[in-house]
Amino acid sequence: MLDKSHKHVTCSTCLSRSNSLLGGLCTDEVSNLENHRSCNLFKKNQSLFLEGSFPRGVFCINQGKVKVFKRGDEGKEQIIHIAKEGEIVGFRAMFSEEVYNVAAETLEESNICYIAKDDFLNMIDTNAALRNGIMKELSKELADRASFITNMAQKSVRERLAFALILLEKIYEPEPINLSREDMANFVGTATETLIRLLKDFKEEGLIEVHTRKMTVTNAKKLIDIAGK
Amino acid sequence: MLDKSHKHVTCSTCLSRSNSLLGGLCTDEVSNLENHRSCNLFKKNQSLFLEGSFPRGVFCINQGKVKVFKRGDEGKEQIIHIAKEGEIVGFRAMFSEEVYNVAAETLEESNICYIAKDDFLNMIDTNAALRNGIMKELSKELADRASFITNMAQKSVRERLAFALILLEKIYEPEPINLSREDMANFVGTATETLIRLLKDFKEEGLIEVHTRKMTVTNAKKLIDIAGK
DNA sequence: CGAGCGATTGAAAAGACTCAACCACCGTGG
DNA sequence: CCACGGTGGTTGAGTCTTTTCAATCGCTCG
Repeated sequence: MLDKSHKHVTCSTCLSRSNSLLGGLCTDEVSNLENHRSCNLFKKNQSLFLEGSFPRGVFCINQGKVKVFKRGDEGKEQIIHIAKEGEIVGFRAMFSEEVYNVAAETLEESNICYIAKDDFLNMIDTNAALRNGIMKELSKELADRASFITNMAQKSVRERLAFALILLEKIYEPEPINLSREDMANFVGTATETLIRLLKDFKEEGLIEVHTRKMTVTNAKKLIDIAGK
Repeated sequence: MLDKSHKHVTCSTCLSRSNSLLGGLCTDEVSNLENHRSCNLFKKNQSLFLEGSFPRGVFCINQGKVKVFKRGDEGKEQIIHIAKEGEIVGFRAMFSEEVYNVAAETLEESNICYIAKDDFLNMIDTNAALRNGIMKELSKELADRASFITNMAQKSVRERLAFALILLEKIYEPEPINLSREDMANFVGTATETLIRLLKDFKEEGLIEVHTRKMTVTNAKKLIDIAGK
């Protein structure tokens, strides 16, 4: 599944980079990036950073999936975002001069590059296009989160699950969705038991196909319908 | 309550500006701003912009309160943020090159200045400090919203209301909180009736004092305790 | 003075959560 | 090779929170 040549990944040929925010760099910038990033293979469930810790750099996902989450009072995780290859994780805290207010952890074995804070900020200072890309990205996430909040406040768990499955489908495609029940519940914002019961319903209604951890959407149209606007 | 001299507000003497993101401008920049902004008195419940409309500029609140909200499927509002004097509203959509995904409306009579998109973007391009301030602000809001989502997913309505009252207290201080029951319910993310019942509880527990629309927190410590982390 | 809106209350229903038990699978160590 | 232990998944039952619906109240505005 994972390209074992991860140690030889170079920024210049990295497809994840070219599809990402860093896609618009010029040759010089790429070689500079190349010299300043380190690349590592992360095992499943390995932490990238913890809530409350001090940010030292950003993470570029070359291959794999990362959950970004926050813990509530009782320690229960709320997954805010699931990042996939091409995404950069942890750059928000870079600007806020504060500690991370969320944590990030791999959901599967992942190949992830690391760029130190100063190098990243330098790149942004000297590259207006990149900067604009970042601002655009921040704004988009802000918009996403406004929708997330509204969904959480107003939709039923059934609706939210339908919505989540559509999102997850896009994140995992062309692979099947592959998340523990608990993670999925923490993404939807419900109890694991409730999630399991609803998955069963959806399965019986022919909307999804489930093979233990792995599931695929078989009737996206209907799911979108259930999810609502 | 509202300074009727609003027509004579100038950026150079605007206290709301000096405490805001635009506080660090130099004299030239301020006079430039002065020439490019227009200042208007908004009545209560007047719209600044609608969800789905195209952003043409940003709004600086000189005096007053503005709710930023999104409508769910059934048209019910979810209030995402309540902005007060000194805050700039609507700048996120400026970078995303998309339509507004939220709407904004005054909660009371307000004095609000308007800066056209191009002027605002120019200022940002030529002023690194302002730019950094904006990025910092975007990041902070992103952090806030992660917490908001988590609260919404994991806290009971009672806990969320306690939390909201603490926030509102800070926003309205030194005035009493002044919101319709419906707006408050839409901020907390609950039904109006539920909100009313819980307010009654809090009142009976001696945590707040209520005079129809206006209410004050009398035991913040206990409320914070109820709200949880 | 009447219309109408916001606030309030009560009662019933629904949605979701908790708790407890049970199952299924998998890797480990004897 | 098989028993064991552990983790993650599943199910059922009961409870509680929250919503919904309907009705009432109180006040303000024309």
